[in-house]
Amino acid sequence: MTRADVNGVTGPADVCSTAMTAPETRNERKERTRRALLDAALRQASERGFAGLSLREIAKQAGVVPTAFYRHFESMDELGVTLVEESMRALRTMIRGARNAPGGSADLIRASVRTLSEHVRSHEEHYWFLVRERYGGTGAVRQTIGVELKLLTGELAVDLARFDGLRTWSTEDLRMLADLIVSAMLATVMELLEARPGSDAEILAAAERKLRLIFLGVPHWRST
Amino acid sequence: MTRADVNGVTGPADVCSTAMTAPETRNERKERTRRALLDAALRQASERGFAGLSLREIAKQAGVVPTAFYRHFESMDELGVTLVEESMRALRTMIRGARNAPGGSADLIRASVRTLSEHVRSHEEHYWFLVRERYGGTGAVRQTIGVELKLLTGELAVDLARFDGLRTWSTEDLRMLADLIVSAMLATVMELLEARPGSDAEILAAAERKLRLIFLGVPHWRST
DNA sequence: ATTTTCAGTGAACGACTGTACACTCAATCT
DNA sequence: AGATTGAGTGTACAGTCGTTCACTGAAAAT
Repeated sequence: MTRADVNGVTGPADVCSTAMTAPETRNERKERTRRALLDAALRQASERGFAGLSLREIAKQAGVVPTAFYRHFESMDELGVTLVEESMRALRTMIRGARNAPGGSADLIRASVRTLSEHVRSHEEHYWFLVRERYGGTGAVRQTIGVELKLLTGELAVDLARFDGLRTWSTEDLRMLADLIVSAMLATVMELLEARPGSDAEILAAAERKLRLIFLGVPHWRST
Repeated sequence: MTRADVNGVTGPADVCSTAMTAPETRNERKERTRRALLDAALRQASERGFAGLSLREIAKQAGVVPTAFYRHFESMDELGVTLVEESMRALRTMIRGARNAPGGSADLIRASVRTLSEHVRSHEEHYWFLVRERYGGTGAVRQTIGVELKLLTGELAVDLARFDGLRTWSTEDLRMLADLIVSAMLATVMELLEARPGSDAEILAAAERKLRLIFLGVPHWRST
């Protein structure tokens, strides 16, 4: 067995196991293996944390011998960087989606929370990875995520400044508000990840109410 | 060298290094070594996470040979359980302190935030451990902390029910409010841990303002 | 048709892990 | 004074880990 069943990633995911194995070009095969390695790594990192990654297990799960790993990544660290970038891109995509979606502020809170939950559900491993490494990680990975999160919080603060009751707020207060919202939503993400998917509705309802409560206070804030 | 300089835990922490090494009873020595092992483990876990603990490094840092570890703990898992219990006890102590401290609600928010920061600063390693394992941990440790945190949130909800504007709130809404407060304070703890100690004042000021904003919304909440 | 390229292979390395066992020797008990 | 206990020691084992190296063989380039 040198070609068949490779990159099957534990399961019957591969089509055409005996018949013609698809006329793949060499680059296509390489890219496919690279993705298999990344997928395996992301799954493992979302379960046991980045520090608990094992090159050998990643390779095994990708259907490849350990040393083949180095044909795609110079070292484990490079894999880590790629993983962080990929997960952050997913997160940014979601934020952008929530920002541009509704237009009318009729029920912006409900729409945003819904966007959040849908994105978390369709990228669970990415979010597990981000949350895990944000708090549990070591050194560079944690800091990178922290910086990026601060950046996103800053963008949120700018967005908030365009709302009716917030136009007169100082940037410092806007930042505080954005911080509060982000930490509440981060806790919501954690709840979603830990809950069995059935109880999404309650979690989202609670998240909505938290945001509503926060914005109830806004008109009565005496800016410093 | 069989006795001198043991349990010094890297540093000039030991008194009487050459002269009479204190008339310690056997149980006292045992307890001292046990503590040295726990301290070393906590420090390492707060830096590299519980999963990154190394029995050999713990023993080395405690000034003891690796196998001596088993005179104090049956396995690494037992050490982990002890660490969780100890850290949770520290956390509960703080919560209780913040609850009983002020009496007059003159500036309860400021007092509570101050209590929080002081306790975090004097138990940094415990808090690092808790935050790390809450999010980054695996299996039993993470779940234990999660359950305990939910319990503390529930207690906070009960406490909140006794305040003026909150007496008519449903338990569900109180729970939501407590959740929001806890997640905001958890984010504050994280900020404190990551910041260099000089910038505590700003972090605490921001934390205060977040709580004030939340409570500004309370009078206008229409309970569901 | 021949040469070149290179993803994937398999053995081997040195360093690390948790744990088991037989040992020493001073504090404690009888 | 003598026997017992038990914290701490040193060696050893089987298992991980990331990484290196020379290799094979089919696809791509000539």
